[in-house]
Amino acid sequence: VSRNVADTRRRLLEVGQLEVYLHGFQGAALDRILTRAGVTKGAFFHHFPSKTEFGYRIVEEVVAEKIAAQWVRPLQGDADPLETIAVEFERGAAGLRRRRPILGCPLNNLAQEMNPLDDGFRVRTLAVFENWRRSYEGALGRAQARGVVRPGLDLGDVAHALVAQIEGILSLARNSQRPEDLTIGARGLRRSLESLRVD
Amino acid sequence: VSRNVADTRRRLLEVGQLEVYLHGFQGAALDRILTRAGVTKGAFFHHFPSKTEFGYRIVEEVVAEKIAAQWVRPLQGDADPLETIAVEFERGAAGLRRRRPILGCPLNNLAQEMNPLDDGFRVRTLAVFENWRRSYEGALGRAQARGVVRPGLDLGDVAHALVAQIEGILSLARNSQRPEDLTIGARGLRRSLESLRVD
Amino acid sequence: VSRNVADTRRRLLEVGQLEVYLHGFQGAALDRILTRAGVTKGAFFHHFPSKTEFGYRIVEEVVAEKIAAQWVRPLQGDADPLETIAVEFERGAAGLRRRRPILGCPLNNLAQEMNPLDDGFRVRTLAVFENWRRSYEGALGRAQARGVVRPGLDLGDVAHALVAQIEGILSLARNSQRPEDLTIGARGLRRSLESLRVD
Amino acid sequence: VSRNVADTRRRLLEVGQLEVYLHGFQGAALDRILTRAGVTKGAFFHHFPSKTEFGYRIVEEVVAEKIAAQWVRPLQGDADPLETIAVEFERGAAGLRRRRPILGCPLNNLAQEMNPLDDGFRVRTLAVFENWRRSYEGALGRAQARGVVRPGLDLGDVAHALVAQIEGILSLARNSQRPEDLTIGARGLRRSLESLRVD
DNA sequence: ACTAGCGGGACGCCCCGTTCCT
DNA sequence: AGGAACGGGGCGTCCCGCTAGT
Repeated sequence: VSRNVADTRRRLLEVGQLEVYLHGFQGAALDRILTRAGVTKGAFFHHFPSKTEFGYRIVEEVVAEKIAAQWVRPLQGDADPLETIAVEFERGAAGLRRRRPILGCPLNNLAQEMNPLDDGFRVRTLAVFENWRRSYEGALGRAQARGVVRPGLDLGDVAHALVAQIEGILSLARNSQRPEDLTIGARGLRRSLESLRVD
Repeated sequence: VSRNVADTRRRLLEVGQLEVYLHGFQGAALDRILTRAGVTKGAFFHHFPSKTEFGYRIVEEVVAEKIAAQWVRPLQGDADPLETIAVEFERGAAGLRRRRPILGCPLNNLAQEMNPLDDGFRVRTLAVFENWRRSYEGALGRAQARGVVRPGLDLGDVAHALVAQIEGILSLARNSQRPEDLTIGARGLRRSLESLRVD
Repeated sequence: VSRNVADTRRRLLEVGQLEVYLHGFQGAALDRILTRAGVTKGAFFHHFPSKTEFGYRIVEEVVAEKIAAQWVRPLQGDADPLETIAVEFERGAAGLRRRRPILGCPLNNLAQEMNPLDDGFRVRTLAVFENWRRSYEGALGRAQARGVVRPGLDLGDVAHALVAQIEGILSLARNSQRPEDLTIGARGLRRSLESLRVD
Repeated sequence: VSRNVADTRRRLLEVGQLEVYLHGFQGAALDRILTRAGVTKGAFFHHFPSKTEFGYRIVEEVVAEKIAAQWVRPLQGDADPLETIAVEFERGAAGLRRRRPILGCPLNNLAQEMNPLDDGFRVRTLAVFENWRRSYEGALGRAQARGVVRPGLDLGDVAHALVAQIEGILSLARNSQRPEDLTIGARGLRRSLESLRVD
């Protein structure tokens, strides 16, 4: 048994995120997490004071990173954001299709379940969503300045709509468990993105 | 307290739907439902063989009806569907804004939670979603024939995208608990709808 | 398995009182009580909402009755209370001696442990103590009127002192686990009682 | 924070005694003791092999000293023991009244809880009680020799009765949490003491 | 035929005293 | 001496049968 501190903590967070992704936060059983992570209850409660705080750390340290890696960092350069967003969606969709069941967006799933019940989750997931939305707004603004995106758009609204559309598509795919709904959704997202481009 | 059999069953379903809407299916406690409905456990299990089957009946008899009332039936006439959808969304958003917390779409919430875990929920919620999507597809087709909607669109894709956008907007509002996100989303939905109209 | 309601409840209370008598309230394990009573957790929590409320019912329904049977009811007639108290103490001491460990007074044990921590226990045990003390005060008053007990005594103080002495003796015997301390204590109690008698 | 080894040990014992006084031995949490003492778990188990042995040391090194200071040493001179005991009781009662909740006698509390369960506590607390009782017996004997205390008394019985009365009064006060019960008890104790004096 | 509610038992999270590696 | 890891047990909750009675 490893006694490496950071390892145990990290393993718990990653196994926990997967459990929550699969069963929801309330449905996630600590016992299952512990078995899967090969960690005992004592170790868990040494690192985290409660299941709820553990959930907060999952948002802050695991889910936030996943969102940043998929939706924020690819837009940091000056590549065409409209194309980048579409490509990243398709890359993500390909990942989702690869395993059953289709699980959708870990951030949205968790937020849907817990935000109306618990403010701690609400403020943490909201920070991640805002980071995402602002990164879209910023990238679209820079592209607008370069003459790629049409002028005269409220980019805050546009960024919100894109995030909404992406989350909506992933929701419907999770609901239907049909891979083709990801493909249909990708086409719809591209249409929305292209409608923003200067002709 | 009514002794009418159908009444008891109906009351259970409606109280149950509200409980599930508030706490999720796994988080919904039978005891709370029974207390609120003024029904005993014996009566419950006389009407429904298990909590899971009870959940199925909630989808089939309560949630399906709510979706039909809000999104399907308003499109059955020959009014402009683009306007009708926008108006119905705004009417629904006004209802959501009225109470805290903002709870979003009962169908999507339940499907998000249960569909990856249980096929019984998946097939039932999927039928409701398909009914919704097909009603959009049909109404848009009729409007296209009347020259209201642009030709050359894949209406199946468009209907899917509209449902996705609506569910995405409601998700984000549930997540953020900010009423203004409903307003922002309504503007975004109108923009999407108007982009379908012949110029 | 019996499904007699009153039986199950009564058995739980009696087994629970014994457990608390042996291990204290905090040290009493519900699982041990359940095993010994042959009752499952579901049944327990059907009858009592929590361990704490269960403890309250033990005080009200079991301990109060034991105190009344030993210290209150024997004084209800017009026999000489000084002799009656001494005799009842000796009868009780004989019972305590019969089993190891020597456990002392169930009321005092529980009150000692819980009263500073929980007002619910405090008010309930206090009511039992007050009933006891007042019954002594009343019986001594009637005996005073008959010329058995010396005049000029504050009978409230005297009753308090007798209860204190009894509880003190039982405490010391529980502490030492020496049966002879009950005998020594009985002699001391008789001396105190006789000092109240008219010469 | 002192790095002195004896200091750490002493601080643990004193904080531990207070914790046990407040919550009982079984209810005393090591984590709370450690936090309050500013000591780590490693250090604790370096000084004491287990919680139980720690409890034994609390009895031997802290509680025994408190009892000696209040009840034994004041009687070592040749002052009137009847008066001295009454005065010391009143001094102690004044201390108890000062803080809420009223906590009673640390020795008796601990003995009540643990003696029937664990012989290690029994023998150690019993030694303290015996020391107390013998000091009363000795002081009363010397006072008897000086003609202050009535002849013809079994001083072993009397000493036992006095300790019992004191512990009984403190028990009742802890149970009721009423400061006036200390005052009533003090009057009762004085009456018992004066009944021992030569007229 | 239907209601009433007791009883069953598995599992949930959390906390505890203790061990052992550093 | 420091602190991560250990694992068993605590109470409470849950969904669900099943017996009795109306």
